[in-house]
Amino acid sequence: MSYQHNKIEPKWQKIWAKNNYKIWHTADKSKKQHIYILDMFPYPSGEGLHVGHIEGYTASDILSRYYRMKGYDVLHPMGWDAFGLPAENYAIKTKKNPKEVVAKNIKHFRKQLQVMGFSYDWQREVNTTDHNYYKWTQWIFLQLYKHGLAYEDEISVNWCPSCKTVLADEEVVGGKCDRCGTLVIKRKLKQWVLKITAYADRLLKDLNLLDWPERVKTMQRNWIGRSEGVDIEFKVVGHEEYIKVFTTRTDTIFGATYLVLAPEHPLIKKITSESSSSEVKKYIEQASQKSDFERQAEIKEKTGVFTGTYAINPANRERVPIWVSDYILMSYGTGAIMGVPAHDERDLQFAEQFRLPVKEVISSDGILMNSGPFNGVPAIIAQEKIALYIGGKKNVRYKLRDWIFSRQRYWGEPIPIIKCSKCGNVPLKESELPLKLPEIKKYQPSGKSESPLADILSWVNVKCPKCKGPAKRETNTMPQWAGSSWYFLRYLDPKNKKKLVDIKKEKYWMPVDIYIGGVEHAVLHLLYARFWHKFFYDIGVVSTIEPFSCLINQGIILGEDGEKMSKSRGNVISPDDIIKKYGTDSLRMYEMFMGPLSFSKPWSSQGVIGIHRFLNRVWYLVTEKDPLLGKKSKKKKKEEKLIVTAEAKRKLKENLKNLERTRHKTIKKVTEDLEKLHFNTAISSLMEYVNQLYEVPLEKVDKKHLESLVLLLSPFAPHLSEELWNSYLKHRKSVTQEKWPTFKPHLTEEIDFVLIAQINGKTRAKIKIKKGINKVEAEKLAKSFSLVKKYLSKKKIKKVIFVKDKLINFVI
RNA sequence: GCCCAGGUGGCGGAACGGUUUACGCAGAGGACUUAAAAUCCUUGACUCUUAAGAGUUUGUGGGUUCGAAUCCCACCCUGGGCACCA
Repeated sequence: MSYQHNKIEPKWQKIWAKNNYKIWHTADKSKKQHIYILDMFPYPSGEGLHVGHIEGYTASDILSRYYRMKGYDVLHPMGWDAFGLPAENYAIKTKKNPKEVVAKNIKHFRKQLQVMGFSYDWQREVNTTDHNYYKWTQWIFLQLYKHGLAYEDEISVNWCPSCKTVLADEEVVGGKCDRCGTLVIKRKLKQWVLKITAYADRLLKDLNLLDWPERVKTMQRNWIGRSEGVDIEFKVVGHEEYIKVFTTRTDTIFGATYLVLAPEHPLIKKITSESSSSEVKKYIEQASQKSDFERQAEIKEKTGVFTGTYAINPANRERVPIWVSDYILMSYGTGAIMGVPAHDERDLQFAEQFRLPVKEVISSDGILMNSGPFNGVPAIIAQEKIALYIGGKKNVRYKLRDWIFSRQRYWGEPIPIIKCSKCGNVPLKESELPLKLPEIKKYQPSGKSESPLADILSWVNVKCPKCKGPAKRETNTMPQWAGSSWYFLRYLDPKNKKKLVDIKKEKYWMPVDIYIGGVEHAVLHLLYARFWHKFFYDIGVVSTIEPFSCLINQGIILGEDGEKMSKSRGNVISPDDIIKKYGTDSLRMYEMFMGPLSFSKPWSSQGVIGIHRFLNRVWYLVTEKDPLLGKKSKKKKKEEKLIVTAEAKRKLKENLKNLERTRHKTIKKVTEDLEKLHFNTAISSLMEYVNQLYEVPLEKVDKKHLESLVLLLSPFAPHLSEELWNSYLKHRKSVTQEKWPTFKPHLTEEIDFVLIAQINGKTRAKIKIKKGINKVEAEKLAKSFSLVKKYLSKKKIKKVIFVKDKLINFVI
């Protein structure tokens, strides 16, 4: 029969819950060693926790419990990222208020996390939709505004027709809304924008300081997209104007046979010749109606139109035609390029389409040709020289664009700005924060590029703080990412009414030592949070330049069929079902045993049973209830009695002696594996230990083995461990308040080893012998084995390789 | 197309210059049981062989080495990211 997890687990959850989980409260002072272990806080959806959440949260919980036992001051908090579209859309669908929905979901999530036995310091719980919290989100906005990093701009933005709001570039995936999958269209709107580009260089450079997965760093690097190049001006023939282009390939300028402007380029109107003007106008109109997605779909076929005007290539003084094409983006560089069809694939495609000349200027071995005074110069050297020659200006450009920060939705932080027709934008005073989100009945998005807040006249209409004239509040709200860009700081000081965070506390805890979460936040949350953190550093709110020193992405848990879990596939594993059947401890431990944390791996129902079996074995071992007791046949019992021979006695003695070594080895292995986050192998070594303990009769197992085992197991399976520690091993303290077991290094080493005897690298004999024998002895020993002898006979030994305590290899 | 990660039994994985397949799952055989479940014991890559044994095997092909899953080169495949960014 299985141990009764249904009784044990709720029992201990109740005990831990006493005094608001006092047992996990962080001391927050004085300890020399401290560690901040952080989970990416969840979005409390109606679905509840899924197995993927549990994987990351279990890993961080195990580490937290381990470091507490090691005597560290551990900060391990939890909170809720609850503003944003999912809650609002769900509320609209079910005709409820988002506030109610969120409150209900949070309650459910909190309960589930407590059932998982996660050791959070619940005193520090934060909720991004709580006005005591978003007061500080608004405060941050005011600081950004004051420092010129928040500005309004009339720009072409991504608009989701279904969510009826503007989206940030980061929220558009493959031309579709990241939330609902609707095709995103372009719309020109006045929007609040945060100047993340001012931090582009630092965001890029400081990636090198971080212990993060390489792919996440790569993704951020690509997103920031730095390129060094040169701005070059082309004089327009017959006009005063110059067209500025940006290129990273100045060495190819002698091959520039035309220029192309983005359809939105401001100079087009001025320079287009009369005869071409109607055609150009038509083209621009068409282009403006295309979405980014449509533009991308046309990569294969380039479109464009000639302006009828020419410019002068500053390198060779040749006249080159000026074209307009939507393969050039206004948002990158100068919105204009020099077309070098011989050395750029896209330009070549365009040139072929419109029969423009292709002029090769670099030979296959990278030497310049057809380039006037630069013929014969290697391309790498020519870069610099030509830039000088034509008077180009070095410049660094980024793909990263400023962060569009307003949303036309109800469920978000109100932006603390008042709009006055006389005074323009007037920020609220800090003392006026929080600017509370008004409670309203109608919060469906209007679709009119305004938030539903615009209809609450009593809230919108205010006096201008400056001129006292009539004014209106900003009705757009902040995006979901606002609250999550700084929450990890609020945990340090969640009740502080005067400051976002006390700098002393920040100095003590930051940066986060271990941050665990999914890879889906690689460029959104993680980039925004880094941006804000650097800003906080600049204005003296924090002392650290990066928020998360070590990041770990847990892999995705797939369904049993090896496919991604989804309702439509019907392969979703519900944590609740597993807990009911096998208990929280089995679920936690199975997810850790599946494989390395960062791997994606399929679920196995049988695998959970395997872990459950193991926990049962531990239970019977400690409670001394041999499951076979009373079940053995008379015949077998009689047999066992007879078998107690001298040989068996000797073996038992040896086994008991080996157990002590195994105990030390297991402590070492589990400790080291935990530090490296190798949870799966830590569990394997615990299994090996238990297997060995089962090899001697239960009554002969010393209590210290059981104690070490339970202590080592406790971070993984806390409920079972508490029960065994308390009720069977008779300790008063909670097991997690005990000290982590230690090992003696000399006892982790074996006395014997297996000498591998090889001939030409092939293993021919394995000889168990005491460690420390020398080459001569080993050679003699190996040769005494018949198989080795057989292979060595009549052969000449060229060389003998001997590796101490490992192997001997005869080369013949 | 470019960038990143990875290819080891039937499966998840372990080892990361020295016994390939630890640990677990599934499989086979057995014990207990009226029976089933649970539990326990044995077994466990492939090919040839009655067996002893021999040979092959870490995606493929080369190389370095006494010795390679591990290091180097080329290629193939899978997963993920980016994608007209000048």
